[in-house]
Amino acid sequence: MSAKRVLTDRASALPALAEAFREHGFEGASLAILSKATGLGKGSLYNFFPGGKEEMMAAVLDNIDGWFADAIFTPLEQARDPATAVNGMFDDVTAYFRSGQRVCLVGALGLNSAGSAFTTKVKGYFTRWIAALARCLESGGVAPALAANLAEDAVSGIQGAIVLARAVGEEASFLRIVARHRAALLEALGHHE
Amino acid sequence: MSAKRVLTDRASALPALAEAFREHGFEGASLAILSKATGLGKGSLYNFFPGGKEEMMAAVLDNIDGWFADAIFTPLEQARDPATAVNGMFDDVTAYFRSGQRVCLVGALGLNSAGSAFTTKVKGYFTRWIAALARCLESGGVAPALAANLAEDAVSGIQGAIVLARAVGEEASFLRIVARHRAALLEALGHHE
DNA sequence: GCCTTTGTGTACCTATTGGTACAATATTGT
DNA sequence: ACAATATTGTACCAATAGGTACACAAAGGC
Repeated sequence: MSAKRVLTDRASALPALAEAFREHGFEGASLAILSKATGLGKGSLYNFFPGGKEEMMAAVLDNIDGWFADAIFTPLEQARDPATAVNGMFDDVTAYFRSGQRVCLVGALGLNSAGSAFTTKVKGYFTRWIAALARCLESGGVAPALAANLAEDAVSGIQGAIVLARAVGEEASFLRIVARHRAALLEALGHHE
Repeated sequence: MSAKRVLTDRASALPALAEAFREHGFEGASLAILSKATGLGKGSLYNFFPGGKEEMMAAVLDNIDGWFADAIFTPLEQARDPATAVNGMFDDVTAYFRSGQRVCLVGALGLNSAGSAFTTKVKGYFTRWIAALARCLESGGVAPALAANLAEDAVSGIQGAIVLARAVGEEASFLRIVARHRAALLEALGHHE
């Protein structure tokens, strides 16, 4: 049962690691911070993640990607009712990003050179999100070209809303911006159902 | 003439400092990096910026804010022709952010806790940008509430476009997203001229 | 030409960085 | 119970972090 145990503890450390990376960035999250955040000593940390910080971040990214795949991407891709799926996406995303107060780790990684080791994962996350949303819109009768534009606008718009909401320090701006994106997608779906 | 000399050299170091901070973030930009980027030794750096990295970043932010005030905010606020001013803003912003490949230092600062010392400047930058754009739209006949929404969408949308364009590594997505924001603003102006 | 101010390189400081080694301690299957 | 394995804390390491001190070099003004 040892292998399972390792996986379990490693997995249970991921949320704390993710929050620490979100808060301080990849470079700013020192081992001392990560140790305090997880409650694990350096020995345990390097036992679970022999590759050090880089492996920790990689595991965190995989974890995030898995969550989004289950909660966001797959529901969009297999939506029976596109409007309901779009509404669900916005609800989940708003909760996940804590109304814009919580940084999107994947997006933030792309901004500085510290995240250059993870470009493939970062790129995949965004392309899959946009593709899933576009497919959902298409399945609701939206023309492919328009669907691609709307999906790109929505996903990048959510990222921008996070940046702005954190910059001005108010959730309200995130909620306003995201609500307008939601309305735009629903309106596009409404015209073709 | 010494005072002028100091100011001159200090100012001439700001672009290189800004690029280094953009590239590596505040924490990631070590003094060694900053020294190499500016061509100045540690002695000179601390002569010009006795407050260390924090003062360097503060000076860089003031410099950026000054540039935006001159090139973006003021033209928007005093626009004689709103549509021309909006077009000018998008042209200048696209050039400044290098079609989304160049990070917005102000936006990035708001994302991690390292930038918490600069929250006032970060917040001021965004609120002034949005207010200037909204005023420009209003002066073109757009209703105040709509103008505020459109301005918020455009500014946050530009930030999101930078995040996405860097994440997927292609300028094209930045250009597409920004073009749609430009069109939305021009259309709103067009309906009221 | 001198004297003060401004600029610069180098040496140095302590604290912390990411990472390793390893002994001690659970925990495990058998 | 016992041997193997997994986990953990501690000590340690070289490298680098940001920052200071200071001797020295330009460059002024007069």
